Amino acid sequence: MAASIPVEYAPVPDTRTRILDAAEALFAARGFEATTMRMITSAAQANLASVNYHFGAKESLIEEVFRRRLGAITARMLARLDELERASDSGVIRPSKIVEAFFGEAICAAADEARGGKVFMRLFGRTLTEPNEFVRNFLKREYAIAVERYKQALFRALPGVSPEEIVWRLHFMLGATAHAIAGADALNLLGDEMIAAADADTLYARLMSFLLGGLRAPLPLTGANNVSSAPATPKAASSKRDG
Amino acid sequence: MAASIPVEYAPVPDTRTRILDAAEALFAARGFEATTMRMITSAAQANLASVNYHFGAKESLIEEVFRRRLGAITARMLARLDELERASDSGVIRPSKIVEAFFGEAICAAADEARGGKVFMRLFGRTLTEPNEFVRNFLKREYAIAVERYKQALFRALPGVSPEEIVWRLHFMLGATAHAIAGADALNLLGDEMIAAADADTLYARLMSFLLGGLRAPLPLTGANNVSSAPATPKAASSKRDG
DNA sequence: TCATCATTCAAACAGTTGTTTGAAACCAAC
DNA sequence: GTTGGTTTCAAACAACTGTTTGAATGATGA
Repeated sequence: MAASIPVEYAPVPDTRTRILDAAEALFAARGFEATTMRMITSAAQANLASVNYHFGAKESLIEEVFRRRLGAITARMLARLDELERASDSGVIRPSKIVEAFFGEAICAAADEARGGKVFMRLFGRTLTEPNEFVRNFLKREYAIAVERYKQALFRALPGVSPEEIVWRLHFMLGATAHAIAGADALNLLGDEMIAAADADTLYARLMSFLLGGLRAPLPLTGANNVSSAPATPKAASSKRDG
Repeated sequence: MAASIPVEYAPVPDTRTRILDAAEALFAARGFEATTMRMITSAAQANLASVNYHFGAKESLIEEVFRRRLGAITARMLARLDELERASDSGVIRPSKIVEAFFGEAICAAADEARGGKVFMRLFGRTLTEPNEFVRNFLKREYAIAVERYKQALFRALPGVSPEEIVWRLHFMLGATAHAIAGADALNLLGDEMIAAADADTLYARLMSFLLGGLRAPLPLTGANNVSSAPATPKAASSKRDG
């Protein structure tokens, strides 16, 4: 009678995928060193040896966990930058647009729950301060092209600001973003539950506002202050403004 | 003939101190899990069993590494806030002063090389995203009083801004600061050597400028944007400004 | 049906982990 | 010198680490 009814169901992923999913979640929750092979295979309902069979070694598994997601993210980052450059006649883009594209894409990825976004982004944000040299080098290598292009775009967008200054601000923005993404439910040093319950939309709006405010802040007078004694307020200097 | 000549020399610290110093440096460089007892005792030129003799267990050693520095730092943070509150008649302090006191004190501590500042602060900055639950809880407990007082001061200083909004901005500022302190020579995702060679003075000036810019940024219109599609620029709203 | 391939599995591997032990060494006070 | 308490030391502990092995199982195509 009843032919096969097309019901929406979630087929069990193959072992390789189950291992990647489990590893991703555990790495995000407990870090690389603290996550053992046995935790991973147990969570993935796979045999202990299957990790080494499918990935070779733990380090290769870590690489693959990142590679699976990062490729698409950097690709979209670069695509958005391409689009911005196409849309401008002079090749110069408004700084705010650049920042929105770069960091906004990270938030977008974090919001994309369907692709395991939240879990991965927590992992990613945390990994930015990861001590493990192997992980650091891998991340840097994987991200280098996108970062360099956005950096150069910002240099062109802010001709009046020194590259050194711009890199510093990028550094600060990266820190704020990583912390915002990673720390949503991790360490909440501020002890507030408000932070925990945050959807991607409001996080995006708040973070962008903060980042652009920081980017547009008056340039500091470097070298004139003395940190060790009473710190002086950085005097306002001229700064480029963008729409 | 020659009586004992009073020469400036560095006496070898006792085993307990040597262990704490070595552990601090190793934790900062490699993380808690990746640092073994044997690494610590080897660097401290002490016997393996001496860690357990002096501290009991590894977790207790971690606690003591933090306790040794954090007490003085939070004390100075609270003292500066006291001073600010005494100096104001109304009890309301300028937001910039609050931010300068809170985050500036962290930079000051980082600059205080004599007390092992740089090493500890790198450790501290990294620990803000530390997965280890034990470490997280300990840090939160140790820092709770200072954080709460500064938070309340900011609430009073910005009566026009919702507490939720302020906590978010604090969150972002904390991320930027932690990354700036910890990441000076750690992961340099931006691939720039400029970042590495930074003295505390210029770091302070640049960070403060950025943080205050972010704090003063126009409030975002939350809930109106749609992250998933093309993200919209947060529209400017009114915001309190401080001198 | 058979051979071929990829995958799974229980068991073991050598090495490392944090911790404990009990004797030795040290050091002051008597 | 002897005592008593603190600190150091080499050695061992059980538990756990990532990885390997070789046989069993599964699926695929001829």
